[in-house]
Amino acid sequence: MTRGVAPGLGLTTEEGAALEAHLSSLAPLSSRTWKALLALGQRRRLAKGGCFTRPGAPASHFAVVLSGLLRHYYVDARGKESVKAFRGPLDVSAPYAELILRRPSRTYIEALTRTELLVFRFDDFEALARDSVELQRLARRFGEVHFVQKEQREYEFLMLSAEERYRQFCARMPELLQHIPQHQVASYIGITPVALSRIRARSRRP
Amino acid sequence: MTRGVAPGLGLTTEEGAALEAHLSSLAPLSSRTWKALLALGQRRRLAKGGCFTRPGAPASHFAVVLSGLLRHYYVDARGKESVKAFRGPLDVSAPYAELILRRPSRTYIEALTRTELLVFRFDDFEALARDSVELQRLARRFGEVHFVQKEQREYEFLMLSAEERYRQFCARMPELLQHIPQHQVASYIGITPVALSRIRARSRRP
DNA sequence: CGCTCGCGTTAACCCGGGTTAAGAAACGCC
DNA sequence: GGCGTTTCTTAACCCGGGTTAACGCGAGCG
Repeated sequence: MTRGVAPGLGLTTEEGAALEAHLSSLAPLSSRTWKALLALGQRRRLAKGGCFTRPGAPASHFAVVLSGLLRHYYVDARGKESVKAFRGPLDVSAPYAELILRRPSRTYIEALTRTELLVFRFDDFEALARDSVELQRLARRFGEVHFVQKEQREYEFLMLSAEERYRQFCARMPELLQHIPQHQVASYIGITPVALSRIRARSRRP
Repeated sequence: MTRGVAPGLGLTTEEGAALEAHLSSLAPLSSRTWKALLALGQRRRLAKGGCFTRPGAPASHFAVVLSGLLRHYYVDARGKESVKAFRGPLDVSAPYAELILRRPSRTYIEALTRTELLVFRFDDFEALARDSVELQRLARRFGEVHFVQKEQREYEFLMLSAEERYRQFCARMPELLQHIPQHQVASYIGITPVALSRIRARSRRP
């Protein structure tokens, strides 16, 4: 593989091109800005089960997933996990709310499989973006897209039954079903693994 | 009352100053940008029960609440209402997700009391903001703040019981309790009025 | 090979909340 | 002031989902 985009990073041309295309779909970047941005990133590998972020740690970085799969989740006082999100290739992964609020993370971000990340210090991004319309627009777009996702989730919790939420999940993220243990899907839609198993049994053969 | 800020709008100096202070807390604006922005707004009065937005209508405007109280809600096929948000003075109210996606609104925004708004055409804002770092930063900040609110709500649905959500609501928005009928609070926290009444009875006298 | 461990399923029991309905209190509206 | 409407409460009944526990299965590993 050639390494033409950003030699220092070891990003392949394919990776770089896909990433640029994906980010450009949010907001276009001049090639100058794009290069400056990319220069801020650092490649990092996460073993299965490894954590990008854990509660208590200061929220200071965000990352683009190059390959692999991450899950974002909370853990309550009794140890119950609640899955907030999954992130795959080209998705941005971060303790986003905590970065915005400049508070310590309260979420785990954990690799479900071996995962490769392109990691950025948030403050580096902020410094680069300070007077850049392009990057402010990108950051704006990014916030908006994530807002829309959370509002969709709010809609589902307010308006749909657990069974309907499960159907939506299957329809919306069919690829994930292959790679994610079922009890984490249950947690994502806000029910227990037992309840999800019943829902599936019900819809398999009545 | 004096009308020194934006004579054409009929905004009082107090209103203008409070609004500017509030928006500046999100992101600072030069007084030039601030004036240009304000000039885009139109005052509008909503009678109790009047709607700023309803499902099916194109999402084209957002508004700042000058006085009064709004509620945002969905209605499903069987007529069940689900309250998404409340908005009071200085809050921005809009079918935000639909503006972002440029889709027709799917939410009602309705006045709970007589309400005064400062209404903006979204496209006017976009045109003004296109090359303005200040306004892109403001819009970014706005998106981020709303994302954080929705994620907090996701946290509450995933991690808290209905009773805990109710306590949080009371703690977080005590002023609203005076002005909002209880069944709308119930809807906001995702339960029925009957269930909320039981929760209150339980905590009143065990 | 046999072990353990994580995962999914099933069953039994319980409880929170949904549903329906009826009645009481508060609030406009004329 | 009278009257309908909206709001809140309470009760009875039902059901979805939580909890606990037992079992089977496949994967990983010593």
